[in-house]
Amino acid sequence: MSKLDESLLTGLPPFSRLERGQIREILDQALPKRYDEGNEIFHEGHDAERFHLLLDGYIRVVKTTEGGEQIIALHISPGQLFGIAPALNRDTYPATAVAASESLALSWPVRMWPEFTAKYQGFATESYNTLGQRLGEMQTRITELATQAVEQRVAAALLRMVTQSGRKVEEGIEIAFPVTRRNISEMTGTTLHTVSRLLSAWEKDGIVHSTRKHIVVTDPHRLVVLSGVQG
Amino acid sequence: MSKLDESLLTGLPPFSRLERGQIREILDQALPKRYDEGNEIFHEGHDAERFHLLLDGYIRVVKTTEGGEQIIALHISPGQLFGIAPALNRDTYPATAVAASESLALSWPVRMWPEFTAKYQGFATESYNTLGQRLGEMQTRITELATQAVEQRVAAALLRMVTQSGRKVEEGIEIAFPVTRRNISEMTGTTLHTVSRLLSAWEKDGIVHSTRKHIVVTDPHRLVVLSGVQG
DNA sequence: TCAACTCTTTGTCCTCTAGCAAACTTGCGG
DNA sequence: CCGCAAGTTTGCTAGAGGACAAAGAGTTGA
Repeated sequence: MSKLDESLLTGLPPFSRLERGQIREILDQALPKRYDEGNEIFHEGHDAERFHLLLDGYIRVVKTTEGGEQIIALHISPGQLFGIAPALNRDTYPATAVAASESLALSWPVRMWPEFTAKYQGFATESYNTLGQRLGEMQTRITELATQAVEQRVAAALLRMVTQSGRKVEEGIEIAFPVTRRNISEMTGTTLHTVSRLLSAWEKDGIVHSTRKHIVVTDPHRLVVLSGVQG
Repeated sequence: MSKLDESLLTGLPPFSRLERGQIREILDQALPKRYDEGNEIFHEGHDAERFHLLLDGYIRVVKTTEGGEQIIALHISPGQLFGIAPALNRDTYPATAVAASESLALSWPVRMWPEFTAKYQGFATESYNTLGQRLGEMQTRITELATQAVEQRVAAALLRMVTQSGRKVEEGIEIAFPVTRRNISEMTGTTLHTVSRLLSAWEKDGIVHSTRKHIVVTDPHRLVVLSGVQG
C-alpha cells in the first residue's frame, strides 16, 4: 500500500494544530477504506473497535427503533470524526453508520484514542468541540420536534443539508448527496408521503426542484421563511 | 464561612477516585449556594463563568424557543455536574437552569476546569462519561419525539422521572420534586391540556395518583406497557 | 428487452390532538 | 379571611397529518 499524503489531514480541525511529523505518524497508522453507497461502516451495538475520519463522501448515522423504524441521527461531512465512542468511554457503537454516497474514510483502533488525546496537543480540544456542536444540534432537533409543525421541520432539514453540503449549480443550491423522501421523513419524524406532498407543493411554488434522490433548492430565502426562523 | 465537609463529595462519580487531600483542595475553592424553587442558577446565552455540582434538590435545564415556548432539555439530580460549558469549550451557557425544588449546589470558576481535568485523575473521564450519557438520553428523546405517539411519550417521561428521582411511598413511587402538567408538556412536546387528560385517564385506571404539582406512580408496570417498550 | 425493485406521486379517510374557552380548585399573601 | 394567581379539569371544534391503497416512473440486472 502506498503512503497516504499528508495533505489529507492538514487543515482538518482535529489535526490543524499538529506538526508535519506528527501527522506523518498518525497517517502511518491509519487504515483507509472505500465504501459504496449503502455500505455500512459500523453497526449499532457492535464492539467499538475503531474510530473514523471521513475524507470524502457523506455518512448517515442511523438509529433503529424497537418497532423497526429508522431515524437519522446525524449527517457526517468530509473532515469530520465519527464513531468516536471512545471519547465517551463507550465500548459499543450507539448507532449505525451508512455511506450516503460513495465515501472514503480513515480509521484507527480505539486503543489509540487515549494516545492521540494525550500526545497531540489540540486533538482532544477539537474533538470535544465537535461533541459540543453535536450536542447543540441534537438540542435544536429536540426543540424543533417538540414545537414545530411538519412543514417547518422539513424546511429546516433541507436547509441544514444545504448548509452542510450545498454545492452551487445554475438553478440554485444542490444537496451534494443522494436523499430520498424516506430519508427526509426519517430526519424529521414524519412519513415519506407527507414529505412528497410538501416537495411537490414547493416545486409548484418554485422553491425547490427535485428529482429522484436529488434535490436543488432554488429559493433558499423562502425556505428560511417556511422554516419559521424569526429574524 | 465554616468549612464544607469532605463527605459531600466522597462517593460522587466525578470525585470518586480522588484522595482526601485532593477533595479538601477542591472543596476549599467551591462556592456553595442555596436556591429556592423557581430561582435561576444561570441563564441561556450568558457568559459561562462557573460550572456547578448539585448536592441537594432538583434542577431543570430549559431552552426557550423564538416563539417563547419552553422545552425542558434535562433534569439534574443530586451528585451531577451541570452547566459544564467549559468541557465543550463553550463560553456561554446553552440553556437556562432553574431550581425545580429548593436546591443546594457548589460551583467553581470555569478557569479551574482545565486544572481539574489535568490534575485530578479520573475527573475528566467521569465528566465525559456523563456527557456521553446525556448524548444518549437526547438521542432517545429525539427518537421518541420522531416515532411515538403523545401517550407513549408522556408515559416514558413519567417513568424517566420516577427512575431518576423516585422515592418509595406506601401508594407506590413518588416523583421527588414538584412537577406541573405544563412541565410534563414541556418535556414531551405536547400541551398541558393533553397531559391533564392523560393523567386523569390513568388516575381512573389506577396507574397514577396525582395532585397539584405532585405525582405518585402506583402501577409502574402498566406505565411501562403504555410507553411502548418492547420486551 | 423484460422483470423486479425502489422511489415517487396522489387520492381518500379518519384519528389524534392542538387550540380555544370557561369553570373549578388550591394555596398564598395581604 | 378574602382575593388573586397559579394550576387543573373539561367540553367543543377544526385541522394537520398519519394510515392505507394504488398506480406511475426511473433504475438495475438478467
